[in-house]
Amino acid sequence: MMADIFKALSNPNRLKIFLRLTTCCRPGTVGLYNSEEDVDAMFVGDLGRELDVGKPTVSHHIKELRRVGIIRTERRGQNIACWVDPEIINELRAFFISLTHNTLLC
Amino acid sequence: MMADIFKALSNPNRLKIFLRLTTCCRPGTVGLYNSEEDVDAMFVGDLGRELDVGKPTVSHHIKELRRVGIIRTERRGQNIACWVDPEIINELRAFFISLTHNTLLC
DNA sequence: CCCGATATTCGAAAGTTATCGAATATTAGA
DNA sequence: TCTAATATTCGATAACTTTCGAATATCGGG
Repeated sequence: MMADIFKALSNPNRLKIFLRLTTCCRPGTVGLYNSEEDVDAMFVGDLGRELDVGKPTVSHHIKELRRVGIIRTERRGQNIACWVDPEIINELRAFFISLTHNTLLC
Repeated sequence: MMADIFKALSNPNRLKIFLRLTTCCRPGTVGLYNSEEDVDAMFVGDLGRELDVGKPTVSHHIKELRRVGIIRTERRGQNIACWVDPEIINELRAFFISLTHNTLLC
């Protein structure tokens, strides 16, 4: 299950999507967090424009990220909004912290 | 580069090797850390016996983990000793902690 | 109820990965 | 130097992944 999460993050384009989403969205909400619009603008189409790949490919990657629980999506009119599940970052953080604490590594 | 590390950890057998090594070795050293022997016993062959795969496959996975900097190896007589590079865990921990701090996620 | 915009599904091509058996290399010890 | 133990490399194959274009679906607005 942790291996699935790592697999999802192992593709450069999926990792970019993930990182992009971590820097644009309020917890539990969606979208760009810029000065003007303030919220609600990070859709699948936007992500696709930033990556140099076709729409079907973006769709595939979004689906994979959602399958393993990294992101969540929701239709908003013609668009599909995306955001990172805040809980997954806690889990990943806890995973590596526990490695530090429960083993002989420092 | 981070994607390469995730890729290395995305294979269930490689993840098992990684986790096994985090729970058996002193930092920077090698080996089982049990009550009797106390140190020096986790070799490629031991790892292979715990996984249900052939020796060439174990060798391949060890090589891949080493390629991306997750583990280090050293010959000790007939065996090749393996241990996790302590620094990589710090990096991974820092990566996910920085996601928590530098973004709007909590 | 059609049209344009957005996104997904389908089918296929190209590349990558996991795995194995056989062969080879390296080492320790007799 | 011969042998047994340990590990890697080689060559092959099956399975999986990434990506695309074409087709399809879904939605909002006129």
